[in-house]
Amino acid sequence: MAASASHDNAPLIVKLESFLALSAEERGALETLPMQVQALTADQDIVRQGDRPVRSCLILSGYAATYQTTGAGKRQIQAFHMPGDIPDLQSLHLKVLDNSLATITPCRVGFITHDVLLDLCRRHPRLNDAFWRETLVDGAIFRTWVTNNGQREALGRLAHILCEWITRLRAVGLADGLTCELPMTQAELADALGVSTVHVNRVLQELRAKDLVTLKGSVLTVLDWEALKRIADFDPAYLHLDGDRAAF
Amino acid sequence: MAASASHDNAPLIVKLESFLALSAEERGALETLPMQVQALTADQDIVRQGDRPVRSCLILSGYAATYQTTGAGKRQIQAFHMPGDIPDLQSLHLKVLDNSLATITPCRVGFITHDVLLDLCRRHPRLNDAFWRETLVDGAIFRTWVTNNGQREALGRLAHILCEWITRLRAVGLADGLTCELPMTQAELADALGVSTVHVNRVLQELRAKDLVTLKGSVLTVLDWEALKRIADFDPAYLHLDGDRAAF
DNA sequence: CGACTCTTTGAATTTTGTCAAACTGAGTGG
DNA sequence: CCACTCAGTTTGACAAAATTCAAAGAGTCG
Repeated sequence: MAASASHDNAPLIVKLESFLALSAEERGALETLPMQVQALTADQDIVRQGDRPVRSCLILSGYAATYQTTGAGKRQIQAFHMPGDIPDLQSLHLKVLDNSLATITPCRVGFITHDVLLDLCRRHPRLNDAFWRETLVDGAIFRTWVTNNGQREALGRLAHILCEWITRLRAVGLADGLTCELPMTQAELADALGVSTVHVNRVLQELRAKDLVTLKGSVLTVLDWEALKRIADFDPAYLHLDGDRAAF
Repeated sequence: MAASASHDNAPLIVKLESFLALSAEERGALETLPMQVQALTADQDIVRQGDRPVRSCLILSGYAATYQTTGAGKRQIQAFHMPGDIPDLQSLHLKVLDNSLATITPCRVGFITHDVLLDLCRRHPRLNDAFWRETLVDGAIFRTWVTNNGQREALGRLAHILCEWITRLRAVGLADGLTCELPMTQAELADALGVSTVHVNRVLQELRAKDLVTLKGSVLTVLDWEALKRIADFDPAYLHLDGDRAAF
């Protein structure tokens, strides 16, 4: 049940090390972080709006999404998550969750109690700052989604989210050149972009017709990165990938 | 030039005390926080996208906005700020700014260097957590804007931002019942909501026609809070106003 | 008063949504 | 191995929401 294998949270350590040289103690503390590992199927809620969780969730493998539901029954996806992410880290200091978190593919996740995290932050101030920083990058991504969904038409909007997705995957070593997994359905992309499913389909075909991307099954390949970036008006600065993995 | 008057950063202390009982030392540290106070005119940039600031900005009086500009020359306002806010607190841990910050009315602001803030966080772990929490609430607001702008039509969208605005003002004691200042122009609201100025005007008139609000000059009065809340589908949970000031 | 910016209005256009149905492809069970 | 199912994708026609453009009022401040 309880586990603390170093290979399990490797994606998190990779992420932290990209902007912070971990000391032996810091690395050791992270590698032996007690967490409860659990295997989840696709389309399963992990935590829900209104919950008061006592632990946060580290994604070890698979993909997930943060979402909110409106009174009218519509769903907005606010973020997509990948291995190494802690999608509900904010619950460490915000008691009541204002959004839900669900898997979009089968996932292995590690639950780490807030007690453990707070203790880790107290003992290792640089890890405190690193976790804080992680939540700040999340905030920067939310901000950019506001801009993306507010100011760009559907075509640029979709292109932007594709640019962001592959860039983030590359940063944790999960993309192969200009090819990566794209686990979300068109309906999920629609709920993230604030457009209808039908319209996502139309603009996706426009991207294909312009020979910018291919998307077969759940495999995305970018055929012309510079052109896609231009249409998306994509500037990766907001992802704050200070390290070597920033460059394309 | 350098100042540290207790009345200056009172709004910040009010905000922190709403969810944290400050000790004498913590309060003292905050009240004597060395900051450089500056008076700014309206529509003036405070910091810009791409900057690498060595200080953050506490709003003492007046109103400001965070924004991003797209390659197509469009502007998305990502947040409105009021006294007590530290709109660029994230620059404490994110080196390069991914957005700009500008006044929308004349403002008095206090600049606090990152050195000073980091030292304060080191000496007072509870203040570290409180500042972290502040940035998490900012993140929750960004998320909710994604939902608001993505899933609601213009009428609900405008209603929602009005509900949020007056609720936040009440929380820092800057609203008088259901009346408050609304310093932004319709063009600024448009850039925040991701709609055209003309359309903001039209839906605003719809809110007036339904006798939900009045807006004369820059004074907003909510005539029917429950009805406005319903149209906005507004649930203030995401503002995380744990204290007494949460209730309407 | 005059020079602003900000708000308001109307008409034509564009983008996007809705609805309904057909198609595709990956399992599943007979 | 072949229907069958089911989720996901694609298509077309029509409707609704919002944009654009252009111009006219209203307020505010020197």
